[in-house]
Amino acid sequence: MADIDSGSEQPVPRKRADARRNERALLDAAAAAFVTSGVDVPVRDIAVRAGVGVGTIYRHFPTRADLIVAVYRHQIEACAEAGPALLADSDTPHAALAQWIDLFVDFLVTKHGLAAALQSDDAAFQTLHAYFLDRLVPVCDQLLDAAVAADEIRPDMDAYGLLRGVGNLCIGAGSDPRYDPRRLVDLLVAGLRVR
Amino acid sequence: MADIDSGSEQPVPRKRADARRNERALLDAAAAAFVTSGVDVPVRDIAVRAGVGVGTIYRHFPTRADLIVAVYRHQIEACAEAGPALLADSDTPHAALAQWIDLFVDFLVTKHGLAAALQSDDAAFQTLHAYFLDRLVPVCDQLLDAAVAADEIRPDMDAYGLLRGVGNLCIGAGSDPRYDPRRLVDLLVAGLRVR
DNA sequence: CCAACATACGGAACGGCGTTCCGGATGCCA
DNA sequence: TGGCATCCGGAACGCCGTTCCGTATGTTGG
Repeated sequence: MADIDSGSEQPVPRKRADARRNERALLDAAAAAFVTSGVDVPVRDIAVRAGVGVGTIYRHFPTRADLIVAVYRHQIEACAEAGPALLADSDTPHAALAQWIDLFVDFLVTKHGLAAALQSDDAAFQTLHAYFLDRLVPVCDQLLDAAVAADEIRPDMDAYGLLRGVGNLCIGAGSDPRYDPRRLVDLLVAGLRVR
Repeated sequence: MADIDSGSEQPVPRKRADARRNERALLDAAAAAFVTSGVDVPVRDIAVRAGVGVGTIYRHFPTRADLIVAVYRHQIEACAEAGPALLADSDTPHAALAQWIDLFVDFLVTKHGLAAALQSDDAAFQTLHAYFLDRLVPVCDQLLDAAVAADEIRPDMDAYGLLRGVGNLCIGAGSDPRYDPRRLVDLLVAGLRVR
C-alpha cells in the first residue's frame, strides 16, 4: 500500500545466499522431522537436523504454522486444484465431492499430528487454520453447491463445517488399527445424501 | 487377584483426615478449574485453587487422567447406565442409539478440551482412554447390535470406531459458531442406516 | 582487491510447565 | 502424651517455545 513498484524487477533486492540455503535446508529438515516425529516435533530437533541455530528457524518461519504451511503448500494446492477437475470428470457432483474428500483425507492421515494441529485453538496455529480454510473452503463450497443443484445432497451443510468435521475425523489416524477415519468420513458423506 | 478380602470391613485401614480433606478439595478445585480453563489447566493452578502444594496433587492423582476420571466419573457412569434404559424405552433400537449418542455428545461438548484429551496419544492419558472405552464401548456395542438385529443399520460398524469418531467430532466444539458437532454426529448416525 | 555496511547467524537466556523428591509437619493410636 | 506412620509443601530439575544480541558473513561500491 505504501509504494507501488511500477518497474518489473523484484522490489525485494534478493536475499543473501546463505539465507536462501538455510531456508531450503530448514524446509527439508522440517519435512523429514514431520515424517518421523509429527508436526509437533520440538523446534530444536529441526534446527539440529538442518544444522542451524534455533534463531534461524524463527527468522525464516516466525510461527510453527508458517513452517508447516511452507512444507505442505504444494500438496494443499494440488488438492485445491483437483476439486474443479474432479467436478468436470466425474459422473455426478456427489461422486466428485466424495472423491475430493478422499483426497483430503489421504493427505491428512499421512501427516502425523497435522489434523490435530488444524483444530488447535493455539494462536500459533492461526496461520495454518487460515491457509487451509482460504484455500479449501471455496473448493468444497463449489462441490457442495453442484451436488445440491443436482439434488443429490441436503442443502443445509456448509463447507466450513464439513471440512472441520472431516479434519477432526482424521485425528489419531494410524494410532489404532481399529480406528479407520476413511470409513467414518464415507459414512458422513453418505449421511449428506438426500433420501 | 492377589488376595480376596473375605471379611466385610475395609482392608485399607482408612486414610488420614487431612488426606481425605485434601482429596475432596482437589476434586472441587479441579472441577472448577476444568470449567474455566479446560482440562489442560496447569497443575499449579489447580493446586492454588485447592490450597495445596503440587506434590499433593500427584500423591492423590498420579496422572492428569486419574484426576479427570475422578471428576467426571459420575457423569460417565450415568451415560453408560442410560444405554440399556434408552433401549428399553425407545420405539426402535436406532432411536435409542441416536439418543444415547446425543447424551455422549452433550457430555463431551460441555467439557472444554476433554474430547481432544481423549484422542491424545500422550501416555499420561492412557487411563482416561481406557476408562472411557471400558465403560462405554460395551454399552454402544449393545445398542449397535440391537439396531443391526432390527435391520436398521449396516452391520459393519464397530462400537470402538464409532465412539472415537463421535469423540473426534466433538473436538473444538464452541470454538466457532459455524462448527456444530451435533449436526455432524447426526449425519454420521444417519449414514449408518440401511438404505 | 578491499573496506564497510547491511544482513543473517548461533546459541545463551528466560519463563512456563510437568514431574520428582525429601525435610518437615501432622494426624493417629497406644 | 509420646512416638510413629502418613502426608504435606514447595524447591528443584528437565524439556520446550521464544527472544535477544554479540558475532560472523555475504554483498557492494570504490
